[in-house]
Amino acid sequence: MPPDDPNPGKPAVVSHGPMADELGFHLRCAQLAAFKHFAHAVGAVEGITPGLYGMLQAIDNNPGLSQSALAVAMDVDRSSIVKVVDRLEGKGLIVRDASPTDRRRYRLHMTATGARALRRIQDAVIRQDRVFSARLDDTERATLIALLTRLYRPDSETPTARAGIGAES
Amino acid sequence: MPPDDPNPGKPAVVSHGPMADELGFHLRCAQLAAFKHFAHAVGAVEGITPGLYGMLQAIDNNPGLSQSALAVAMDVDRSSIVKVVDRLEGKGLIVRDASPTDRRRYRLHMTATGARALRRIQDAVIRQDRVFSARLDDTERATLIALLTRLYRPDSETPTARAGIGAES
DNA sequence: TATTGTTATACTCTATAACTATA
DNA sequence: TATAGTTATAGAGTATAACAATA
Repeated sequence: MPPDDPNPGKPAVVSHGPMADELGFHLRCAQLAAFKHFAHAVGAVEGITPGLYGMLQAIDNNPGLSQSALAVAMDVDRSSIVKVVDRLEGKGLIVRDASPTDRRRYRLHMTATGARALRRIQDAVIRQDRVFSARLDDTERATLIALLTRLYRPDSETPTARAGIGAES
Repeated sequence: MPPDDPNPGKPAVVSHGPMADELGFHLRCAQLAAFKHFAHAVGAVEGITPGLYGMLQAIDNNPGLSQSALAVAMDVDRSSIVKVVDRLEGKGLIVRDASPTDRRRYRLHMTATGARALRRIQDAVIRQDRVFSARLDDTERATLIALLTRLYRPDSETPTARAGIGAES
């Protein structure tokens, strides 16, 4: 993380020119701010990143999924998953469970410790997320989420109510 | 970049659970999608990333700024700037100009080549950005930018973009 | 003393390619 | 042949710590 603003008084120098009208620019700025807020409010306490948190949620909500499926879900290559799973397993949060039907495959599951940790982390994340978006009222926040969703999920059917669905195994 | 969706027909497996209500999650997804779109539409042609593009814009819009000022603007450490400036200078896009008043300092400037390249890249970026946000009409797009800006710039006085105003300058 | 640019080093994230053991 | 997991390797990107030159 870069140091806190070293010169709060001085002119902020930078004009952004035409980027002020580019959605991608604002998206990047907002995401960077969100990441930092997460790191400060959750990561510093729980030693976790948004990416790792997302993986835990994916495993928790889709128990037994394979590493390849997790890779697809996280939108990264299979090979990139290995070390992450190693780490989560090393922390005792998840386990690789050999599939009885396909001996090439592992089924990923939360451990009891992992499930407990995730609930704790999740509470922190949700609180942090509310603080981060405190400048928006509930309507604005919902609007923002809806607009963002349409950007990255063109087939989006207004997804708010998806929470709570298990892994439909 | 990960490979294209390997199983278009099969169920997408993953339920996101409580993350569906976390703004940070949607922010991350949207930003990732924007980054990929940029890489595909601009990066593949111009060999540039959103970060490098942002640096070029910062230098172009604030000619003569120091590397430290650029680091503050990009919100990274001074030391992280060095190699990037090396690369941009190596490509002939910018120059390190020794400051006559402070011999520790370089003033960063675009070269003629760099200025030309930036204009070309900028056109591509703006076009790409419009394609990426094509699912939103002008009002929605402006609303989205306004909401995002309020997230990362708490002092923001609702910049240009207001509901109903297109992106015209 | 503080600042500017720099180097050395390390860590994270991610990709590609090749390997293995299965299927 | 194709798939699941793995390893080796490489390249961004970024941080910290220390250093020289300069202020």
